Amino acid sequence: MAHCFLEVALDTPLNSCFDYRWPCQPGEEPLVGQLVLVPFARREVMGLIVAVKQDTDVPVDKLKDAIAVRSQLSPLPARWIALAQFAADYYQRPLGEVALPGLPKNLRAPRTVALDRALKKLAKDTSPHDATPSGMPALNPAQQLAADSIGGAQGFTPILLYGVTGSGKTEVYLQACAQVLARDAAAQILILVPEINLTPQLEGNIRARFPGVMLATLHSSLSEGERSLHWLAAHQGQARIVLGTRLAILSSLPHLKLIVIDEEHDPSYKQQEGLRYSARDLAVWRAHQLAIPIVLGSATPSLESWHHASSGRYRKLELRERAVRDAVLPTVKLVDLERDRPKDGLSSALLAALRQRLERGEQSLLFLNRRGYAPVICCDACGWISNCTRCTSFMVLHKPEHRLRCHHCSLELRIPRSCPTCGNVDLQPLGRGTQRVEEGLQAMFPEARILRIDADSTRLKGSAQAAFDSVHRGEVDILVGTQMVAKGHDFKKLTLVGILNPDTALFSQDYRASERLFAQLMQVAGRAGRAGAASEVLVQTRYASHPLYGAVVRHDYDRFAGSLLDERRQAGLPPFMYQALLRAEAPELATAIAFLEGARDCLLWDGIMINDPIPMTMTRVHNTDRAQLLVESSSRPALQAFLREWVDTLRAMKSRVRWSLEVDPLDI
DNA sequence: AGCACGCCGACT
DNA sequence: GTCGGCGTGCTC
Repeated sequence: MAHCFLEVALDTPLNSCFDYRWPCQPGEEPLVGQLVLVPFARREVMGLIVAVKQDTDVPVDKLKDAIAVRSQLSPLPARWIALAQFAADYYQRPLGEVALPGLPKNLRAPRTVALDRALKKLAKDTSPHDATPSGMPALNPAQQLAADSIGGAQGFTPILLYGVTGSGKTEVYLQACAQVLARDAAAQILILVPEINLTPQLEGNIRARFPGVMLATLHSSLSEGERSLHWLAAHQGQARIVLGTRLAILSSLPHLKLIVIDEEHDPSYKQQEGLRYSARDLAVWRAHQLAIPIVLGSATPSLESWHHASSGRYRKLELRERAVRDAVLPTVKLVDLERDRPKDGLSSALLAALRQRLERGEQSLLFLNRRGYAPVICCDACGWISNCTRCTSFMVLHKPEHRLRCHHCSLELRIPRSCPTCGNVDLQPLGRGTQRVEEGLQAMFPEARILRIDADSTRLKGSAQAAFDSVHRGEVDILVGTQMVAKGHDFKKLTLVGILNPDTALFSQDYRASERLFAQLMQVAGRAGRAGAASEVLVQTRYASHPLYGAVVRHDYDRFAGSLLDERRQAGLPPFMYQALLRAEAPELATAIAFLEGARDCLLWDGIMINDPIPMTMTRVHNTDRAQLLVESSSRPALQAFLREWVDTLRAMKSRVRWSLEVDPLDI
């Protein structure tokens, strides 16, 4: 029997592909892009064929036979493999670690029953293929211009759609989609949103608009069956619109013709563990690769995108007015907490505004980015505070659950009856989280229907959606929530937004904190008054004269972004500098630092600046100490070349210290 | 990363 | 006498 050799990428940290023997006649070889089951060490794993060849350098005694090629599945396109390869090179990981984990588990399983079932189901699909949209609302001139500009764009066209909250960006996306779908009977469109919570609302809009078009959703809370079905529908070109969170950027879309990134500034587009990719950046690369338009939409664009738009690399489209007739942006007022002393965290101005809304039957939203009852409890007698025993952090008081909980290692304790060091029974909660605000509100407004939405109240699957639905139905008077409530939702009866404790971010070590705070405030403020009623936003602060709040009051993103960019330019920070972060963790801090010092000194490179190792702000998490080393360069190619060499050197050091590299880190 | 082998402590 | 702790070695 004749045979060939398959070069296979596997999901392993080892930085190479593996060759396997495969019995076959010439002309009947497997195809690049097909999945193949292979023996690997003492197990069987699924790999991706990246080359088929007639010979190999691997010694015969090491070679093994591949077990099975998944021939029922059409090969992943060369363009898709090139995308995975780019991401692998850029983020300094092996190809297999990028290409394989994103595939549905059913495709990677040794048994093919689930895969065959999904393929059969899709083959039977006879849904109408009619891209005619239904019920197209009229656009205002700015929206129309934007939709036509996106829908008519040819070739690689990155577009920043800069539109104030409520300006109707979604409608622009939908009508641009309609144009693309109408023009090309096979065209596929990828729409990314930052959070799963936002998919149902947009999914409903898309289905209503394009009743004859198959829509596939891709996000982490799908069941395995759904995931493989949707993934395959995209891969086989049947799904014309794919709506998903960041992981959808790595889906296979053979006829992709337009990419939309909604709320492109949102930090959740950056994966924060494993392969730390930026879905937004990969999307731009993918659009470039395919020579198609990509829309980055936001009311508060990332400074990176804003910079590109200002320098002409991206085309900028603006929506300066709210789309709904007579709807205007909410009036933003600062409540100076030095003058208006708060009661239970709420100033008299905010209380009065809440009372007014209750009387008028309108909804209010209180935003506080801190879940739990109080961030810490302490003993007045001896000064003991509820530190986590495993982390450099506090145990947060969760009163309804009668627990102290560490938000970093999820350690849980019962609330101590008395101080563990001095026995004092009077332990005091310090500070305020959403639970405590909810409790205070309920006491002050006993007749009001108050709902809290945060990670704790929405732990059960589907409960977040149920909570949002009940707000939409008008069953809630006052909504208290964390950033979960800040994004995207279109609450029709909401006319008051209160922002409770934003000041902490003003003086953060992280240079991106002010950019993020501004975006968050604009976004949550934008929940108010979307249906046309006059609305206001009250920001409670001790620093009422801070320029950031001035910009929020004036809804002045342009100038604020301009001044941040000037600062970044002068300080030599992104987007004028490219960065990578080497992290190390060990039981003892000194071990991690020593490793990083070795890394700092092991390779010198022109145009690369390596800083000294420093402990991370939150040094200890789950009993391991963490430290990091920042590498900078004004040239992205130079940084890339250096990192490649550096990672090889670090791997060769075979240190027992756990380390990882992050390219373009968001948090430093 | 898995996963197995291997060599030392407390238990049916 | 074994169950099981995690050190280290290998994966075409």
